[in-house]
Amino acid sequence: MEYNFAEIEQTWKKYWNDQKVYKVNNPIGDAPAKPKCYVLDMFPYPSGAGLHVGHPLGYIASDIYARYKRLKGYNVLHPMGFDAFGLPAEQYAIETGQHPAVTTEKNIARYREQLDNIGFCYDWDREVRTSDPKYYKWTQWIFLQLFHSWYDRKENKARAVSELVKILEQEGNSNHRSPDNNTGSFDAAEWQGYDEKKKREIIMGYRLAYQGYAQVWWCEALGTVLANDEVVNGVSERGGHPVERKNMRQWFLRITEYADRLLTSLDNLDWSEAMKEMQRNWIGKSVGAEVEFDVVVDAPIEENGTVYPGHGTLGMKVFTTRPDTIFGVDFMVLAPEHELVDGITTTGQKQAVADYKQYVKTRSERERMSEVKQVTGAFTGAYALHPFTNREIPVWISEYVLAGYGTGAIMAVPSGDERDHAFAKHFNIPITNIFGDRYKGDKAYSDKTGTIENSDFLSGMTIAEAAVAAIEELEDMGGGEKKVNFRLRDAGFSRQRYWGEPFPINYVDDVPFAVDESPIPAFHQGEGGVDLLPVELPFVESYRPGPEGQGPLANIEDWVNTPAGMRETNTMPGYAGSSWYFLRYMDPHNDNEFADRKITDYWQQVDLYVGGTEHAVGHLLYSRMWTKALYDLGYIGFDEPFKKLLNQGMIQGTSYFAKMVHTINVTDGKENVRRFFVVSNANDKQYKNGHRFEHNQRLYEVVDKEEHDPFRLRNAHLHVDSKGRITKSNLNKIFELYYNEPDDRRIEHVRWDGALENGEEYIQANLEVEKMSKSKYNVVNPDDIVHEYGADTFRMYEMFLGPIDVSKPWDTKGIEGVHRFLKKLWRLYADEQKGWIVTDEPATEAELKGLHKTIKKIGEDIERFSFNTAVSQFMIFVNDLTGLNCHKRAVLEPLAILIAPFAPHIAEELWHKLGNETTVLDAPFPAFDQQHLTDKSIKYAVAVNGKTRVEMEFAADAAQSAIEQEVLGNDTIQKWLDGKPPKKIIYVSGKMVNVVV
RNA sequence: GCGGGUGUGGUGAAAUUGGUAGACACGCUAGACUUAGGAUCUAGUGCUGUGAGGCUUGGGGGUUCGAGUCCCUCCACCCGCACCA
Repeated sequence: MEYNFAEIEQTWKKYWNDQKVYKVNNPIGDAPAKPKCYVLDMFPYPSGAGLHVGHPLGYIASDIYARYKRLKGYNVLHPMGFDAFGLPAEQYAIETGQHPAVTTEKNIARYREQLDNIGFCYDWDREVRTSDPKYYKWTQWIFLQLFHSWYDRKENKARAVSELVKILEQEGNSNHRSPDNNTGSFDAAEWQGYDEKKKREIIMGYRLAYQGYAQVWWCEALGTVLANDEVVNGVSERGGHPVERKNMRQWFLRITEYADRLLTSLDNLDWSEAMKEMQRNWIGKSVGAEVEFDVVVDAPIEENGTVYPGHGTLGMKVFTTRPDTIFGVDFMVLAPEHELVDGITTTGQKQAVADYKQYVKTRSERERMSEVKQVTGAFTGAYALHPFTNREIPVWISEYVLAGYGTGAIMAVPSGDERDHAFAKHFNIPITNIFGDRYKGDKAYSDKTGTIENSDFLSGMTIAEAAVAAIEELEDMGGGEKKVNFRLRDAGFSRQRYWGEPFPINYVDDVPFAVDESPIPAFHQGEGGVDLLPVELPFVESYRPGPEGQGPLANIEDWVNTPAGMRETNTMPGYAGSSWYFLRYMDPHNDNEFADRKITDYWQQVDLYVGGTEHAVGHLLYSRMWTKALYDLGYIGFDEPFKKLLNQGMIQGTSYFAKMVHTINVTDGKENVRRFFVVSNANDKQYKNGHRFEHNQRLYEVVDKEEHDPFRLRNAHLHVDSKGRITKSNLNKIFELYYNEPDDRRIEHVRWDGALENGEEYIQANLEVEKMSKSKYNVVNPDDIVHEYGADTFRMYEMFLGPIDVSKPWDTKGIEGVHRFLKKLWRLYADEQKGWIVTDEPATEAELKGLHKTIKKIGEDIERFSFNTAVSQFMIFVNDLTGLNCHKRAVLEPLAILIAPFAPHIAEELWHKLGNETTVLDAPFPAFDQQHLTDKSIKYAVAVNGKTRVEMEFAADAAQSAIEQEVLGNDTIQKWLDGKPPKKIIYVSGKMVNVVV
């Protein structure tokens, strides 16, 4: 009876499916519920490439944890679904004409098959797909809740817009100014006087999901707007296309209102420090002051129909984190796009400023970022007045000041800030020193220690004291105030795309209305009209963008024009559906609510969330915000979605590069001429990017024109030995196999790098570790591994590779060791000749000790997510049992349960062979008994002043007193101590005693 | 530049509170059984030395009877952010 993994895995896959053993039930009625545990994976976007061996790493870890918790008696929710809306499917549709719904369906089927091969314990009855109308109905519904809400800064929570309207009716907006601060103040009477359109405009300034005009990242190539985190290094994350700023009417989520709460509640989350830090940086809280400078305008200026005051001043607000340096201000800098620039520029400087603005416009975002050190700018001719001294300060514009941060204007303190210092030096602006000796004139003193000098009433104060004093003084004279600034921007929520959730919004007279609050009486349902949802995504034939940057939906006239108004033609971004999916799993088939409150109260937060770090500032931040909003509005009872976050590392691919020294042409019989390369040693890393091999049937085929560069070898590991050598006979074999050409025809051109011991010549190829990806030809498919070794081996090996959170290259060689282990495990239960060999003999003390040590270790390891050491522990135990020739049920039955989370198929097989009827999943995790681990006697090494002298054995239960007696009484030890009593006896780790003389 | 993290054999890595460093596995070497083996089993395998022994957790210093672990300092690498005032 051999370990036939293929048969075993097939059998139990079917059994689990038929018996629905993974079905998870919500607690029914008031019956006492089992303790719950919610274990969640980040659901995948089903791409056309399928899964590679890196993807399941996190899934395996969470699966082990979920199975373990179930054995421990928990009701475990462990669902899976698909993040099915998104750009790639639409791009693919544009290229091939296949509808995204079709390709998505196909990809999901493939993913599902691959996942099923690995034996995960997902309850597929709870599967969600974000592109399913039954799902996105509730995405739209939550959007409506956000649309119908505003953030009350006094109570620090979201509230219904209807409550806001009542407040405005009663007291105007003096107590609740809108977050965008665009509307002036008005009282109750004024509010009553506004028409509906004006009222709605004002309310829009409060909504958590709102429409506004804003500079957004526009990508011409993709024909869409991108979120901040979809723009990387000045180009689109997808495709690397150039992006530019464009002013467009867009939907936004007012995530900035949650900035402080998103920041402070990070402290209570069990996430890695790196992950929290990434979110903190993204939120970017900085505390400082907003200071208003008066800018002298010396002549009336008319610009675009607006007349600016003649002899007078304009207020210009700056944000600074260093109000203590206010007496060191030597110039001001505005962002070139700042609205005041045109108004303050003097006639004489008009041309210079216009030229500079033109220059900035022509510079791509990429140039701007790569040339950070370059100092540029222009003087406006205007002067600001120092709030304390009335000193005249020149006002400049420069691209190093960003329009989007703070007020888009700064007070420059060259003696205290490096960038300001460089600017002052470059334009010869005199520098005021406010740091005494610590500023030496060559570089800014930006440390935050020491005192402020040369600064009127701040002189002699420490930096911290001066900051407080400066703000106090400014507040007294009304020239500024303490201010907290965030880097976080409101999240763009519109995409000019087809394959996403349509907005439940209709325009009437160009005013956006939620579908449930239509001004047309026949369609008015009152807020929360669930019946009107979902607004279904219509079928389209073409995915071409609509006119004027609109999405493809704008092309479908009879969809856009409805009796209830014109539909919004944008769709929601990819993160909409993924922001709340963890809630839907709890109650996936509910047609009346996104999830029943009783049920969400039971499952609560996700106890363990497993996924990659790439979602640090996207998905993870948005879903935290949605959760907080739903909590504020009373729909759920917790305000953080993911209690514990585990980031799995990447499994990288290994690629080979070799240097080409010659190419030859070969005809393949179909009249196609192909060029093949021969290789030499490749050391020049610099060429590796951009030169990749197209492959043909495992031949290294050249597509690049250039020679003598290192090239990527596709599937190289099939033909390259462990030292990176490609042998002559191997190359010959390939040529022979595929092209039926005489060997010498090809190899005569090769410059071989060396010869093996047997005289065979070889070429050296260099190995590089990089991300596993289709385009790098280094993908390993889990299906292949499962086919060759079985799912259990695959699962255990992925865990055995190393700590879960560390990136590591895939290496197929080591998998043999794990496979051997499973075979060894099998042989404890069954013999090739004798068949089933489990006996009913009682276990010996040694066997029980091993068992309980394993129970303890496995439990602890899983609890701290150290799966690699857990696998090792199994290996040790199985080796022990093999050595002890132990085939006893008393040991092997608990072992089958212990290993079930890791290798569920073989465990289930053994469990049933042991005579059990139900699934091993419902077995209780073996109880740990300390009794078996307690040693009867302990060997101690006795050391005097740390130097080991002798080993002594004592009875374990009386070790301490025995040692004292021995150490004090034993002749030998007395001799070491020169007859003196020891100063101190230190007991160390139960194995060593140290005597200090 | 700022922030986070990591440095242990030929390789992946263990070492939970400071207590025999290198568990477990890969690889390698030798052997057994074999027609054969990419099956299985046994022994060896940090470095150095014939040996007893000596040395060893990126480098240097410190605390301690005792340091991979704690403190200081330097170095290297990885990840994230980056003109954020």
